[in-house]
Amino acid sequence: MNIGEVSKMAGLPPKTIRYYEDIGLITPLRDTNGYRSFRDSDVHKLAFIGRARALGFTIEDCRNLLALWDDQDRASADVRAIAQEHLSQIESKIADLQAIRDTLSHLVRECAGDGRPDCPILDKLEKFPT
Amino acid sequence: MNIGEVSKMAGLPPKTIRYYEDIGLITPLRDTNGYRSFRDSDVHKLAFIGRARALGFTIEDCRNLLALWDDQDRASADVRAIAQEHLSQIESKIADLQAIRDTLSHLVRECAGDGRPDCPILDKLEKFPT
DNA sequence: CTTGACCTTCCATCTACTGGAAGGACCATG
DNA sequence: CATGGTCCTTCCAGTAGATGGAAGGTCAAG
Repeated sequence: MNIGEVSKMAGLPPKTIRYYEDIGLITPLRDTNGYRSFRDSDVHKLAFIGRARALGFTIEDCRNLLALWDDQDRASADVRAIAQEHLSQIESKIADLQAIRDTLSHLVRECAGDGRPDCPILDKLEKFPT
Repeated sequence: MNIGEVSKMAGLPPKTIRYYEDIGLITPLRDTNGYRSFRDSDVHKLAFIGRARALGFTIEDCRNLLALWDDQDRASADVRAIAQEHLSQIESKIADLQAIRDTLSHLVRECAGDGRPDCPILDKLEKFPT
């Protein structure tokens, strides 16, 4: 299978697939003409990576998850640890963003948003102790 | 004022301050020995940038906000537009992360997390239609 | 006079791609 | 057989926002 077809099947741009090969996530075969020749297992892996990335796992997470995926004897605890750690990070990021949103939406509500120069948003950025 | 002192006052690493000069956010003076010589207004700006960055504004946002900050005749609507746009982005990011968190926490709850190889997390990554 | 803390510049690295140029390969049509 | 269009290849550069480190100049204290 050539990269274009794989791209459609896995839902990833060709550039991204080549990049994943560069960093060693997949190792497709090569045809005599130099074209990459993807096996079903490559496509399967790429789809796996795509889903993991969509859930916000880093590339390194993906590498580890793929290794565990390949390992029939893996302990589910190992996978869970990665997912749990990632989940914690997401939760803390959500909390951070919520705090930011609260501050910002407060400021936006306070700002007249008209032609006058008075602006509580700039005031806050100027004076608020970090 | 030298960069070290400014660093402490503005709460930004020296590297970051030099970077902000590189990209033209600030333009400190220079002493005869080549050291950067920061005015109060530079420190003030840096603190402003630090706060805006902490609220997740991009560098380009910061550039625009600084320009508006310097402009005594600005309309508060201009500032509000930037903040409002940023707020929308944050809200959409929060929504994305919450969806991811829900999926992930569901998976983590389902996973036994013991020594057995069965793992619903990998199953999902393998089979779930993106 | 030396030590150590500062300061300088420059170059490389990080994440996860993405864009584009230059050129080879393949297939259908005239 | 030439031509055009679409695919494929590699390589280089750039994105955001810093950060790390090397090599070297400066300054103040003891």
